[in-house]
Amino acid sequence: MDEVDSAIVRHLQEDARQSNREIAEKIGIAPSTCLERTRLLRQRGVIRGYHAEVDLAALNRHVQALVSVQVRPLNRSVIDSFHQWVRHLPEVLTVFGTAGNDDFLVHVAVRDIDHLHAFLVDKLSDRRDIVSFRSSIIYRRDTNNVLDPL
Amino acid sequence: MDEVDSAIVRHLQEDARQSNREIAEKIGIAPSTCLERTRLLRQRGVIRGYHAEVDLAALNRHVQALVSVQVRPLNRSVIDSFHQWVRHLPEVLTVFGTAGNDDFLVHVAVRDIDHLHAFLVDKLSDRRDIVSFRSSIIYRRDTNNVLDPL
DNA sequence: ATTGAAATCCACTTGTA
DNA sequence: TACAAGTGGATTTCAAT
Repeated sequence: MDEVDSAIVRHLQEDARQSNREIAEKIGIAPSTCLERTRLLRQRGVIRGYHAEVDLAALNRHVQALVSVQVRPLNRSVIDSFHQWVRHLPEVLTVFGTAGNDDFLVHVAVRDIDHLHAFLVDKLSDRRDIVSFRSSIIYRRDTNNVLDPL
Repeated sequence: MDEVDSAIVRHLQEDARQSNREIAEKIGIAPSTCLERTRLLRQRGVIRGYHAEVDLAALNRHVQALVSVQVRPLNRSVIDSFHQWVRHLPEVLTVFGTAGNDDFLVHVAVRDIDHLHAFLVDKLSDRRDIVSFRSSIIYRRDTNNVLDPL
């Protein structure tokens, strides 16, 4: 991870579909060098993938919420099974397994308030290992798509 | 947003760097059609961008936390200024503006526990509009990179 | 709006230092 | 490890439907 690698990573975070030549020119290296570096970054797992960012409203997901969840008993089997279950629900964007008062924080995006309610009472409430949950509507969200090394 | 558009969006969420021909073939349309559809999706804002996903550990960010923040007084000026300030800090991945007990939830990724502490006491504590904050370490995080319309 | 073909551009491989 | 040149393949444009 030298300066060249960092620059490649930065440019690919900004726009993953720009051409290899373009990135090479911006950095000031040969296109073949840039391509090889990029391949290694991908292979080493520094770059985990390339994804289109989609407008949630265009996917009929006008309401977002953060749902904090407590599960019991607190053992690996319960924690892992809840985590795997919740992360594959179609409403779920991100699952955080956390320390502190809550065991999980789940970021969901649904069609409207009614569907949020349905998600909570029909899906979450059905699980016996969930002790309690509390949800907060999200008014606004901003994500830093390009992160530099610290 | 018909079936073809949805398919394009799905494939680009899965791998934003696969070729246009590849996507066209998987869907069963002409490459030129696929290209035009993709351009329109981008132009209409359905697709907001293409970003490389990077391993946080490779960026020297081994510790993640969720920081819930209360600000006062609760007016637009205070809320907006905090939101804009915090979202541009290098440690911050995502800012959620929420309803409920907490006004903001901030997802941060830092080098280690010491840097988390430094972030909290040196940066957050400096702001007069912050009434209180509470942070939870993140043990695990899973993100759904491909979302279907509801 | 979709397509097929032409032209331009790019990725990938090979060879060399 | 980096670069330069060559080839196969992709993107892009455009005329026609």
